[in-house]
Amino acid sequence: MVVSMDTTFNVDHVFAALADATRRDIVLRALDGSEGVVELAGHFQMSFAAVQKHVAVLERAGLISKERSGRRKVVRTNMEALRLARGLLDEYESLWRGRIDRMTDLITLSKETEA
Amino acid sequence: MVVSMDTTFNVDHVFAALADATRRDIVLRALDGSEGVVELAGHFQMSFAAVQKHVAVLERAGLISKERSGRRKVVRTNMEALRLARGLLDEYESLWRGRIDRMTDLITLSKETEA
DNA sequence: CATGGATACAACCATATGGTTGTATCCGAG
DNA sequence: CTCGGATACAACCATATGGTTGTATCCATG
Repeated sequence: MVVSMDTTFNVDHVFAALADATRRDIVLRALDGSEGVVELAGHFQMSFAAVQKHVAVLERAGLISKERSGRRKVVRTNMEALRLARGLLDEYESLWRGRIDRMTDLITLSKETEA
Repeated sequence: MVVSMDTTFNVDHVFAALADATRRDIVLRALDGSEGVVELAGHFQMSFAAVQKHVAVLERAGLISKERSGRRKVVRTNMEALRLARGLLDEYESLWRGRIDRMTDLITLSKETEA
């Protein structure tokens, strides 16, 4: 499934990007778009380049973007993308819930049969 | 972050498990727990063993489980885990939204400054 | 316009992932 | 108890990921 937006973005990439604690933390920290990659890297144990790579993954997923600010490039969470990602999860969730709902009685029945 | 449940489950694993279209499809198909791995595999192009591996990933993430049913082992989506996963996403979303909300005026201000 | 801080990128390594084929085990049906 | 269908697992391969260090580029500042 592909959700259209500024930069078309990929469900696989979004979930994959979120499947790492460091990256989820970066998304949080970048919400106010006040830090460059150096500052971000300061919060973690790993090397600067490693953080750069994580940032690249998030960027590829469309979850963050970088913009020049004076001498630095500031990392900012893409709120639009975040909302879209969220909507995406909602879609799946409702799909799932839909099926779950349609199934509830069957399950309840079978549970009672088991007992 | 670790959410306690029947089998303690890992955010990284959950997101990673969802970062693949085949696996998301399996989660859907396994909601009614009517198919074994062979039947599931029938829906995809890849080999049986490949599907088995995907199932294993989902199982490790706690999103599905297998239970014997006669000669077969039936794959069933773990609804509890699904709801927990969903709750997890909600948690993140509210965290994010919280920050976003607290930030809205600042952003609006800066936007106006830009204009 | 030269310097240096910030960023980018390349090469390298270890491990994980996603796929294959092949073989082994398990267990209900007959 | 044997047979065969369903499942499991091992070995292998290609590629991706997450980390490292080192080098190159970029550009605002002084």
